[in-house]
Amino acid sequence: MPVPTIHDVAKKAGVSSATVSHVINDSRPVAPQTRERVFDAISSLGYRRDAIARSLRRSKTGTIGLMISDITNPFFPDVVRGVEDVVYAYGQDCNLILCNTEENGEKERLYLNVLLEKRVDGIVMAPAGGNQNYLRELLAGGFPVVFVDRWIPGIEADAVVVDNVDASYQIVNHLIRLGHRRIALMKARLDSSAIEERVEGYKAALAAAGLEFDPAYVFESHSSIEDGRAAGMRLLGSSPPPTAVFGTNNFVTIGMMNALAQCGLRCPEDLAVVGFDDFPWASAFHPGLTTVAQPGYALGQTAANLLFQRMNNKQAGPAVKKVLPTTLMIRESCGSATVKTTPTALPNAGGYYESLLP
Amino acid sequence: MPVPTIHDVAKKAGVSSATVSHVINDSRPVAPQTRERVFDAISSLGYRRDAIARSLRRSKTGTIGLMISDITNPFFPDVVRGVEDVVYAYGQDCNLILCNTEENGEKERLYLNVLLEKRVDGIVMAPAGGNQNYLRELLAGGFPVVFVDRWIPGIEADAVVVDNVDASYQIVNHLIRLGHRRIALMKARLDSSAIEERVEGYKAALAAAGLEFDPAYVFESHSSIEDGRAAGMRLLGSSPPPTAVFGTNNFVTIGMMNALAQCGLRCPEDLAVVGFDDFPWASAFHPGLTTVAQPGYALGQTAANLLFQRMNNKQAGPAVKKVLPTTLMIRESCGSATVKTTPTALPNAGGYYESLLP
DNA sequence: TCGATTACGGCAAACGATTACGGTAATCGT
DNA sequence: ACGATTACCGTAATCGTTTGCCGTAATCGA
Repeated sequence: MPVPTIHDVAKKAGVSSATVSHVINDSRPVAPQTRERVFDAISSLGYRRDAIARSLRRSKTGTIGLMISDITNPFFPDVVRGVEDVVYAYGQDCNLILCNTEENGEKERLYLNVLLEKRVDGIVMAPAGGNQNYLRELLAGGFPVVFVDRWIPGIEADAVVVDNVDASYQIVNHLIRLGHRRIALMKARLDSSAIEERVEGYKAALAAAGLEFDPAYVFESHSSIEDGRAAGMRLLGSSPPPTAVFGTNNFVTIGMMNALAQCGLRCPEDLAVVGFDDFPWASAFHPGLTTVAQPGYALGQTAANLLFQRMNNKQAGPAVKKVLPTTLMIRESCGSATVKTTPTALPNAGGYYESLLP
Repeated sequence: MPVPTIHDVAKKAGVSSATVSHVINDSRPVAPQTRERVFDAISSLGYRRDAIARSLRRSKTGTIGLMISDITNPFFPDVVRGVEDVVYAYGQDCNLILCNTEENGEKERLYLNVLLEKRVDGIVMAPAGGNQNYLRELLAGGFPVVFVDRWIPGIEADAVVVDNVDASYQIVNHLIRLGHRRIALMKARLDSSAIEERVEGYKAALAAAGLEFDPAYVFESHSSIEDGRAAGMRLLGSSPPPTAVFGTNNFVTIGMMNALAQCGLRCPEDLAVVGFDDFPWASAFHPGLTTVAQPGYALGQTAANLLFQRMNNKQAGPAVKKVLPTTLMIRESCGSATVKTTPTALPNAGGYYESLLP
């Protein structure tokens, strides 16, 4: 007998398997001596209950799926951690299956299918773009899903996100108020609602300041450090060169910094840089990168909480969308108002950096 | 009928459930027309096979457990990614359950138990310290486990690691060859084999250079940025202050950098810093941090491959230990030979920085 | 002493797949 | 036209639990 079953335990303890089951999950009163005998049998046999059989019977696995694009993107570890912590707190025998979709719609569909086959109790996901009819019908079936970090425009589902357009507006506006006029954009090529919103915020800030949006100033690249660097090189070679740049993404921002280093240029003296997503290092080096920080951990936490709520109250209420606040981390990477162009009248004047303006 | 079973499909297609099963996993020849009808029934009912029932019957879940200390530690995302990629490549319906043990032996034991209850097919883990009899008997039972990043001295199991003592030796030696004599150590307080080995490498480098190991120069702290910063403050307040410091860990190294920034001191002018673990930012800012880089992705990959090997050839061969190479990333955070103390005769002379020495 | 609770605990039917085993019909060779 | 293959496919056992339904014995109150 390689691995003992509940029946073996029952036989050894001289009771029925039903009783063993009931003492294990104390689902009904059992006489103390009986309990004792069962426990003895369990530990002497080294019995461990089989969660598979258990799940089959109870139709509930105690497993939730987590689909993100890439754990290697420094934005995600925090949200994963947030999710995991509430899952763990929820039940000690509840845990999560991690999937990296790589922004690949096909891979996402595949993984989603596996998760459903494995009968996860719910899913939190950062959806990749593309045509998601399967998602739509999944949701329609009432399966608990909550989106995190992004959402799909046409799909009704709980979502926990960040106000990307406002955040981008704020940070680009910060640049503008420092006097910058030629502000470039490093756009990560992702099929993600988040990126589009950031572009939108960028445009809005420009428009509000009476600046014209110039397509020649958006440098698009794949979402990777290496491609970001290449795009950064293109940016540095353009003329007239921008005086500032907004990276829509960790990867492209880092790539930009690398391009600067490669050209022997300095930040912020030669180019002001701001990025999206904060990270622990940001303040430890020079220049400290000015970024807008997303509450990654809280995003994960909130999403998981929402999911459990959905899973428990089977009520199919309307989708709730939570927007968590971002915070502007002002550091050194855009210096102060040392831009060479003469600033003209500024909208939204007054505030933090007002005193630095000419 | 909320979710259709294989029997519903069978009925609809006018065949037996066995046949349906066989067309799904094509485990035996089925007449083309029959297949056709089965597929039609499947798609018209929206049937999706139940991996739980399947696992129960086949006693194999297609799930592997991954236990690490903290996904938030920038070292781990790469290894997780490495593991996931080979798991995915192995079988498209195979995936992994992620557990953060937080270096907590109790949590580790708990999670391990859940994983075993869930009948994962194997486990790759970065074991926390402490008394692990349960691990010992698990291994004795022949359950496939491979260690990654660390191992437990007394336990016979496959492991994929890095030569921590050599790596530390190299990087401390680098400091020594630049002329540093008062070299401090930031020691992350972790019950991990890795940290102890790094300390060992540090001592070895000192000894090889004829330098005395001074306990007053080891600054211990919890493995967190904040505690690292506090320890860094203590270090900066000591006298005579060290001219260089080796951070055994991402967290404490960053903490150290923060402490420097807080005191308005510069690196490398006021203090040379080297760290363990590389990260994408390291070269993008100033000073570029000199580190020893671990091959995180390869560690994960190799571990997962080893695991699958173990899982397939049920042979219980002797434990294999793989040691992957680290690489010294020399950047700017320890400057060149600008140390104020006069260097004396150096062992291991000759090499990369030889020309920089007086 | 009797009847009604109460407290325990057993039996057996699910759960939804896989698969060993055996049966039937079609095909073939002669 | 008949026996032997061959090609398909169905029956039922099995995996290890959970749980509804009952039965028995003990306890209690009157």
